[in-house]
Amino acid sequence: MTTDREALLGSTAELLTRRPAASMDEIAKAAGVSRATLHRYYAGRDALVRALEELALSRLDTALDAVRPEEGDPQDAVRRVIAGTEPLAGFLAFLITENQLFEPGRQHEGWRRIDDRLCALFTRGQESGHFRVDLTAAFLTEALYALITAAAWAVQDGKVAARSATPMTAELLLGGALRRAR
Amino acid sequence: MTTDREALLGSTAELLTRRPAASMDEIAKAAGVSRATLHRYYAGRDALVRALEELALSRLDTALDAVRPEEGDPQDAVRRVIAGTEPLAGFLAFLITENQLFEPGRQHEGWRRIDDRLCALFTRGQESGHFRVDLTAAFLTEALYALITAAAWAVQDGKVAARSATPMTAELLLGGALRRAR
Amino acid sequence: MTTDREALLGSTAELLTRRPAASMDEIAKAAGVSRATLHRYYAGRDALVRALEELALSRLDTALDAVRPEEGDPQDAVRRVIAGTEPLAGFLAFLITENQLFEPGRQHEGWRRIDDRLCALFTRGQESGHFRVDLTAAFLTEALYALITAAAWAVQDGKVAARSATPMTAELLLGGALRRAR
Amino acid sequence: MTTDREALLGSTAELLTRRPAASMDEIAKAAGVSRATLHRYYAGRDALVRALEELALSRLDTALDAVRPEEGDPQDAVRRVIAGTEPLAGFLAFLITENQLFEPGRQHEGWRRIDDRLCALFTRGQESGHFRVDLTAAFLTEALYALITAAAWAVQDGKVAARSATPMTAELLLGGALRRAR
DNA sequence: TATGAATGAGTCTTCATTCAT
DNA sequence: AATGAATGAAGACTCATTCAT
Repeated sequence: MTTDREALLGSTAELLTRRPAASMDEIAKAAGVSRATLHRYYAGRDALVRALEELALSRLDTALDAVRPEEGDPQDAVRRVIAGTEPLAGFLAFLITENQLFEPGRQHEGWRRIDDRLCALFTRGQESGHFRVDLTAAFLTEALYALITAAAWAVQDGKVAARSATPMTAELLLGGALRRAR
Repeated sequence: MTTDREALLGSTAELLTRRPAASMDEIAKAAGVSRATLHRYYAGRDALVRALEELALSRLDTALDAVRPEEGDPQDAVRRVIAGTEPLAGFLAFLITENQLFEPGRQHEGWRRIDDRLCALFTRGQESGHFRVDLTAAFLTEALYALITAAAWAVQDGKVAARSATPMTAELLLGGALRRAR
Repeated sequence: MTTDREALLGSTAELLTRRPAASMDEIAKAAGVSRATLHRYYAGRDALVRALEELALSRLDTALDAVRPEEGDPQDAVRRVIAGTEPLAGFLAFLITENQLFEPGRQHEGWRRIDDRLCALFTRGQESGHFRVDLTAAFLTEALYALITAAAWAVQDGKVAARSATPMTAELLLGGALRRAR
Repeated sequence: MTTDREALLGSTAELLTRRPAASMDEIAKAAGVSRATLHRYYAGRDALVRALEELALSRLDTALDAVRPEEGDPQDAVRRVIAGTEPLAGFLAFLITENQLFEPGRQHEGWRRIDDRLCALFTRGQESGHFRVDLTAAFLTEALYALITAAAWAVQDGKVAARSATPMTAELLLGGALRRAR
């Protein structure tokens, strides 16, 4: 069944996010199977990482589908995106780390799709006059990734309360740190 | 002289920032020496990484000293900090990755010092009424790290113009993405 | 089963006795396994040598148990000890070499136990009036080790007939080289 | 001058006797020179060991010349040999260890000369009726080496008083451990 | 001549992967 | 299908040796 494989990917994602250099042995132990079995499920480390990427990207895609960034007020859409992807921060961190750790040239196609959807959201906000235009949409997209990931890490390190992570991320991204002039 | 060691650390930092999983062989080649010589300078990979941490932290410290975050208008101070640490984004990325890699308990003391200085800056801004208080200083500190690093990566990937990285980072952190209501 | 590990230790003992400086590669080849497998059984060279020490000491202990040096006429007891430990001369040589190699402080406890039993035998012989008292028991113990080892080496080098090694060792230790005055 | 080289060989002999696997670095440090200088004196480790062998053998030769094993009562001759070679026990141990440690086939010619002189002494003693004939001369020679070396080690380990080493060695070799029947 | 620095060669150890059960 | 055992390949580390000063 696919369930076993998904569970395995899940524990692997959690582990690799914390320890990007984890060995197959550690991955297998975290999944509760033997190394040989791990190799039966996924032929080699690369295949496993590739599959994990697929899973993470598809989860992100699904999450985006659910919050419909293409619709409604851009500001609200950004909030929905942050709230919707926040549970996937682990996967996101994994994707970023993995992409950063190894040759930066190799960009997974699925990643570009997500990139595009978010970038489009920010562009839409700029065109509708809601968002500043001196911050490029591409930059805002990268910032979104970075802030979601950083928030998740901060929560994990006990530096930020779990409940505040999402709202603070949204507030910072949208409104910045400065107190609004009334 | 100490110059040799510093040059070695420099090239290593550059390499490890791009390829955190680089082998000793790659590090040695990047430094233009043999593996054996590399081992002469730093006994083992751990010692090398440790030394690199020291260097990165000391550079950050020096950079902070230069921009004096403790003085003047908090908003300007944040801009100075971003401008001052932006050239060290590579080191910062290295430190973050490295800190993420190891168990969260093992936190280098020097890191905490930098953390504290930045956190104090945001706290000062909040107390002076310049910064919002619904975003905790700790969160803003983490966000600062994340944005500087993300901006540097985005520049490296060609997604953001090198010249815009610093101002956009500062603008986002301070003012957010929303267009100011006049 | 434990048999595999014992067989491995056996071949290792034989090799290390002949070539104390043998590399892990040679040890693995002598055991008929790959280096990696050797490392699976014993983590590192130290662990292997340590285990070999254990084995050698336990074999010696067993051999001593079998010949009961504490019982009967001391002279006969010495003969039994020599006859009983002669097949373990290789192990004995290994132990001596190994003990000589390391700093004298680090003395394995098991070794002291064997030392004590033999020393006690000589002391008993002196107290019963059978052995000379101008040769200390400690010296006789060391001499026993040295002679057994030397005899084994001499046999290996073809200088002494295998059958004569044990009796000659016993005769020399007990009676010396001088012809008895009648 | 030759003095420097001899002093170097002396400290090397002492070290190698205790630590047959000592590195060139240790040897150099023990001699108080740099590794490079050590290499200037002796081209390579082999050359050094070879030279050490030469020195040890020549010292042994000289010592034997001085005590004239070919002359006088064989029993007295053996005592003189033991007394005369006892200061060279370190060298002797080095020679034995070295010969044992590496391929046993390669027997230095000078060693055979010494072997022959000692073997001849025991043979002479047997022919003159002083020594037992059931202990072969070759065996007695090996036993002599072993006992001298063991005695030196025992002294070094504090198990035997330095003053007793020589007489006990001689007594055991000649008279054995048994109390003489009157 | 003496030495700090550099290195090629070799050993130890680990890892991802395969095999036999 | 699952796994303990085995291993080839690769990385880390050390050592004897050479080089430049």
